[in-house]
Parts: sequence; C-alpha cells; structure tokens
Amino acid sequence: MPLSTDPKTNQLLAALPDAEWQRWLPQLELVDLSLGKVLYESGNTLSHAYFPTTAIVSLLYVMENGSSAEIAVVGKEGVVGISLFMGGESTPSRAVVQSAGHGFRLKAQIIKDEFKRAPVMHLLLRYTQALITQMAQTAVCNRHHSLDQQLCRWLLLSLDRLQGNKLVMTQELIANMLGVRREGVTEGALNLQKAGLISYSRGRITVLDRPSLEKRTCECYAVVKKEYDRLLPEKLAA
Amino acid sequence: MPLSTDPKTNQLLAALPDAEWQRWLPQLELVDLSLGKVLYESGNTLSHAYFPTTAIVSLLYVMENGSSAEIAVVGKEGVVGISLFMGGESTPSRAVVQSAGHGFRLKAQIIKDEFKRAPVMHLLLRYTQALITQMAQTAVCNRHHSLDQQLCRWLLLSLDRLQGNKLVMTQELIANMLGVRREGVTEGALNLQKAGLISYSRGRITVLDRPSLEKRTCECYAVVKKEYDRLLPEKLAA
DNA sequence: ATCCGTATGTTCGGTAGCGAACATACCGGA
DNA sequence: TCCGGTATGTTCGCTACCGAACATACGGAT
Repeated sequence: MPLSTDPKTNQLLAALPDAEWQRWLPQLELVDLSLGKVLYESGNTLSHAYFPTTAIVSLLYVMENGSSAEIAVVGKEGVVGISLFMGGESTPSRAVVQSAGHGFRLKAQIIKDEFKRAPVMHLLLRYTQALITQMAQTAVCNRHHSLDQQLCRWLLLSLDRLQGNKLVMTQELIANMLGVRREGVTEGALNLQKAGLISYSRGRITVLDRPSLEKRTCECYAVVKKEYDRLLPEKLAA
Repeated sequence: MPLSTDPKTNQLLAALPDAEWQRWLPQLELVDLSLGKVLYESGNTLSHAYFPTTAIVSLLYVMENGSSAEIAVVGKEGVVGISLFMGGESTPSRAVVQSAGHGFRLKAQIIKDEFKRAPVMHLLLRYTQALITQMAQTAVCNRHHSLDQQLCRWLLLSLDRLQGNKLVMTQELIANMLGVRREGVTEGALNLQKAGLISYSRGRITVLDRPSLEKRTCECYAVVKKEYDRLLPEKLAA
C-alpha cells in the first residue's frame, strides 16, 4: 500500500530511471498540500515543481472578471509546474490544491538543470508551451464568452498566423472550428460587417478595422498573443 | 519579404541554432498544403512534422457524433506534430489545413532522432502530452456537453487521481472548477444522488456506482483516461 | 448570358444554463 | 444544547444558442 510519505506513490517519480532517482531523491522535500493552497500564481516564476502523492491540484484559468475554469487536474500521476521544463518559466494559469494531501517538491533550479543539456529541444518546448496556452484559453473561452467575442478572437488569431488582412474562409468552416452552428457565425459576421470591422463575400474575409476587432474580443486573444510573443519573440535567443 | 518557399518564413525553423539548421536543411521538403488536407488523423502515427509557412492548420477534436471543435491553430509560428517530440507518437486530435498555402516537412524519424539523447525528459514529455490531451478535451467538453455529463467526467477524473471512492469537495468548489454556477452543480448532484450513483453531505462525496457514472458521462472521460493509460502505463519503460 | 452550386441570410420554437434572491438544514463549537 | 456559519436546495425571468427548415444571391463554368 503506497503511503503519502513514499515518493514513489507519485507515478512519475516511481517511473524515474535509476540514475535520475538517485540524483533526485536527496533533493525531494515532503510537503503538506492543504486545501486551497496556491502552488503558483498566474504569471509568477515557479520556485518548485510539485509531485502530488495524495493531493489533487487544479490548474485554473482566472478571467479578468474573476470567473474561472479548470483546465486540468493533477494528482499522483503527474507534476505541477511543467513550464519549468518547457522553458517558459511561468504560465498564465494558477495552481490550487483542490483536495488536501501530501506531495513532494523539487527546487526549480534542479529541474531546470536536468534539461539544460538539450539545445534544440528548448525551442520546441517553448513553442509547445505557447500552444498549450492557446488550448487552455480555448477551453476557458468556450465556457465563458459569447460567440461574437469568440469570432473576433478567432479572426485575430488566424490573421496573426498569416500575412496581410485577408482570410479565405467560409462561415461554415469557421463554425466547425469554433464548434458552433453556421447560422451563429453568420449572425456574428453580420454584426461585424455592419459595424464596419470586416467585409466579406463568399469565403473571402477582409479585416478593415483591426483595432476595433481587438477591442471587441474577449481577453483570451491578448492572453494567447502575449504568451506567444513572450515565448517565441521574433529574435529568439537560440 | 518572406517567401513561402523560404523555410525561414516559419519562425521555428528561422530560430533554429545553426548546427541544427545545417542538419535539418537538406531534409526539409517543401509541401503544398491545400485546403482541407488532413495532415494527421486522430490516433494515427505521424509520418512527418509540418512547419507551415503560408498555410494555417487547425488542430481539431472530433466527437463521436461528428461534431467538432478546434483546440488550437498553427501557422508560420509553429509546427504540426508535437507528439513526435513529446514521445507519444500520436494524439487523439486531427490536423486539417484551414487556409491553403505552403510549408515544409521533416520525416518523423529525423525529429525523433533529435530527441533521442535526453533520457529523463521522455518521461516528463509523455506526461505533458497526456496533460495536453486533458486540456484539449476540456475545451471540447465545455463546448458540447451538458453540465450533468461534465460533472460525471469531473468526478471520475478526480477519483482517478486519488485512491478510494470518496472526495472531500463542496459543490461550490466543483462549480468553480467547471466554470459554472453552484446551483447547476447542485442540480446535477441531486440527479446523480436520486439515481443512486453518489451520495454526499456537506462537502463529502461518496461514489456508490462507478460503472453507471462512466455510462452517464460523455466520451471525454474515456478519451483522457485512455491517453493517460497509453502514455503513462503503470510499468513505464524507462 | 445563363445556370447551378454553394455561400450567406432569416425565421421559429425549444432549452440549457445564467443571475439574483431567497429558503432550508446540517455540523461543529461555545 | 443552542447558535451561527456554511453547505445545499428552490424558484423566476432571461438570453444565447441550438436544430431545423427554408429563402436569397453571388459568381464561376459552360
């Protein structure tokens, strides 16, 4: 029977190759994870990575208006603080203990040292973290924001991934992407057209007033954009 | 002005350290990414990683009933096929070209070889992929499933991350996690209690009939569970 | 110049979940 | 044993979005 004080109750620690296990064991610190404890706050640099044994930790996205959505749960199968080895140092999410228990933690520097040896990987891992942010924000946006706002977000994100201010994209396709009905997209697009922000015809969309689009969308766009810019600046320090 | 036939239009390729750039360049294959082209299908092993230059690719989760939701977009800033270096080989998502254009691809084996050198990382990256699946599925679930189903999913995911069949958790907290009103959770919990699947009182929930809970939830639970089991089996080949 | 496929627009009833306000009832501590 | 705080239950009107069915109209191909 695994005890909460046995690091190997955590399945990741249990699965460590022997060499790493030997290196890490003396550094592992048993911690009490009491209900509501915040392991890291949105945007903060992490001091430790946490390996829960008997606790559950929620990864939360908190909106500007305070409403929130869980984007993932971490328990004895995982680790809290993936940004430490993803290379991004922080994430726009918050980690909160959702069910009290124990776990082990490892100083941030130790985790980071472990990953220092791989050069290319850093680049791709940083990108991965940006992608993960986008996914998480999508989940939150699906929960909390209107179709109109999501449409703006989607247009902006798509524009950022191309050059220019035109998109070749039918409303039907956009609806599939957003997971809504085509009619809903028609309505949203009409609103934007009436407001003079975009114009479109048979699958060709032109963005006429990007600043207004950015004003109209929810915060989700900015969060994602900011993370991409942070993690993947134009001039990447290789 | 970046051309679609210049690999460095893709920002990840542009940011490669020189050594890797020299190694990869001869292997990069220019490909035409036409609208609707499927770069990989849910669950399939990837043959290539794709670095778009002028195309946009959507990562889609497709539900059993055919409805779908985009969980992320990839354009010139990124790469399609992160599971290749995450170690999971495949994902339960589909990648579809959403805006025609060009890109470069690299054979799967080449990407994998690049990452062969790092032992511990494999473990954590596999875990990360499982976590990503959970996030993506959360986004889809938020969009398409009823609060009742999401509640079942949430209970099951939480149980999997602890031992036993009890949870210490108020409905208020669950509501925060799911990003819904507490009243909605109350209603859902009542339904489950009436049906004899759970019992609860003042923050203590006991699951009485787990199989029925699994029948009642949406497919999202199974998808996530399966990915965790696949990527992190009890006996991990280190 | 016309035709047809496909993209877009419109309407209608139905419903899940929201926001707000309030009612009950359990449990632990004084 | 009683009290107070907190957890749970209930109601009401409202709105965004759904599903379905149908109307219009653009624009490329012949």
